[in-house]
Amino acid sequence: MLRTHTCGALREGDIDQQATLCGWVDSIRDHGGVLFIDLRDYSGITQLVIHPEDAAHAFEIGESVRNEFVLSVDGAVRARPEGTVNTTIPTGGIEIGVDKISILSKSDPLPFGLSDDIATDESTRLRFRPVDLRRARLQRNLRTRARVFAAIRESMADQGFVDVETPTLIRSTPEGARDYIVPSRQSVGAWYALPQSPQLFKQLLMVGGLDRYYQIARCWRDEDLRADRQPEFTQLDVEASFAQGDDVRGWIEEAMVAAFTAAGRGDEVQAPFMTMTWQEAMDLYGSDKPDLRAGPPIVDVTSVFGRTEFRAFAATIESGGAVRGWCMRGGGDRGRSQMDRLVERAKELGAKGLVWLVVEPDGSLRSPVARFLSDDEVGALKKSLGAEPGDLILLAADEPRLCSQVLGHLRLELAAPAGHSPEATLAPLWVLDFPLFESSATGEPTPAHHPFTSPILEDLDKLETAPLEVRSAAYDLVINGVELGSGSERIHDAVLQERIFETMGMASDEIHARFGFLLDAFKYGVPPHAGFAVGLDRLAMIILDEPSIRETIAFPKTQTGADLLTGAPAPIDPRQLVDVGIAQIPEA
RNA sequence: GGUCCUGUAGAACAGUCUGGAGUGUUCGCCGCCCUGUCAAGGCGGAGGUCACGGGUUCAAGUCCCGUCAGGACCGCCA
Repeated sequence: MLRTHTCGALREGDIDQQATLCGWVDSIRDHGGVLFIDLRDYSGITQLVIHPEDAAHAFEIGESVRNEFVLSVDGAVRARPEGTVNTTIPTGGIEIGVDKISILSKSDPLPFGLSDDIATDESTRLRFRPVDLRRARLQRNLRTRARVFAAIRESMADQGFVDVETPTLIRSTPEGARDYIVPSRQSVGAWYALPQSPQLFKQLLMVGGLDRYYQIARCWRDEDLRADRQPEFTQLDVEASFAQGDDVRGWIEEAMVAAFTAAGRGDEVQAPFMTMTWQEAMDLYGSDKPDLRAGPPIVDVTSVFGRTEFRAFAATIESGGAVRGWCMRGGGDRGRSQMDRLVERAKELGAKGLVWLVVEPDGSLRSPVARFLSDDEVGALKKSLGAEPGDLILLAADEPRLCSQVLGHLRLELAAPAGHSPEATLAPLWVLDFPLFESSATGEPTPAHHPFTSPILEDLDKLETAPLEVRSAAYDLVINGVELGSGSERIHDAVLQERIFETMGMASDEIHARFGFLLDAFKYGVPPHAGFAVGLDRLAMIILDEPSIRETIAFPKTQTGADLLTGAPAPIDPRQLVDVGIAQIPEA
């Protein structure tokens, strides 16, 4: 070992020991006589002291030390003189009286400061990522992420799950996202794809009797990026035999609680998590991934206005529409121009209009439409929404689904600047019973989840007649308005699986060409099975309260998929293309 | 594929709306001074293709058009 202690290890109890420390020069304070060097590693900072009488000894190497040089230092641990103790760091009671300094490595001045409070352009940080990684923020994030992953592995193993690796060079199954593709040299003209998830392999593991499988798996999707999306990402992938959705949700809850606990946030969540159906989420929050922290749900108040004289509402209700409202606690302190902006925003979001009402201290309503509302309507409205003096009520009248979508957007936008209440910083939620299909541009129903998701069996008779009304045994885990993961009970009946493919408009020969290996496996005894996948980069982002998953990944890519550190993607040697039989099409 | 924001010294910015000499701030860097600091302090100094290309103008960091890069979002993400 090149060192006896790390830079954060020594305390008053170590005084009079000899120590050898290694680390980076964090700062130098040269007083002409006495020279101080703060030596830093991942664990902390230790102050080195060099007095004039030992300077010649310490500097026999004959060179100056600069910031970020890597040093090895020998010396005695000693107490700091009275009045010079630094109570802000754990090692602040001691210092090293330096006997010998060796420069292990020199350093140019860094491209940016390491202090977390020095904001730096992200492209500069990514270009110099090895330097950026030295910062406390990324040290904290990557170390917490590692603890979370370890806790998840331990939890899954404790629950009887077997860690099995699945291939990453696989057959392309062009459903859903665009695949990253890999040419084959040994079979020119044929291609592998990188998996978007281990979905089919984990189902085959169930046929194989593994019973409970998990894997922390890298996945790839060739789609455009976002703050919470990278082209390659990591998920906790889970599948279990003879299991149903509630079993899976219980296991995942346990792993998630273990993860939050490992990060020191275990007291903020409690299993079992809240549940709501997809239909409820869409009605109450206008979203399939509600953020429960952003205030109360949306309320349907159509019945309040059954006989209203306010014509805009009466006409909407007459034509089968709804009136829905949302109450923002304490939101009544807005000026007229802010209210006008809200109305404009609602129109941008597709509403015909927006009615705002402020509950005054005396309980009356201040609003441009107040004079059209009867006392009964005012009373019933306040009661339905639980509105108190100082609150802001927003009403939208339109198609029911649109009302909730618009109010749901406004709810999130109005809550965002206000932050969230500290006692509910983690708000996990299961959303159940997603629709099996969505309508698509081609007219064919497309799976809302994926085509291996089981329909809810009582809806099965509508599969051919009204496919969009069929619910699925699919469930999402949502935390703080972020979709953390999704799963479902799977189809384990080859006949039903073929019916689903046919509903999607696939011909029989196409089905067998793409998924024959799955249907064939299902001929040999397949257990009912269900599973889940959790986006672990997003989980780390939420646990760490970061705005982007890039802050939880050591070497992330930019929005255009570039790695600014290595320059990937980059042209390759033309001979590599010849090997795999590929010719570049000249640019137009 | 689209909308919006950003690009000025090694770093973070101000200056751009309302055109007039590369003006300025903080940090960092270099030199000197300084015997207990801890983001040390004091004095001095260096450091610029105002992202790139074109246009308007007597004059462009500033106005216009385009390109590139980074970011947020929509589409997309079974």
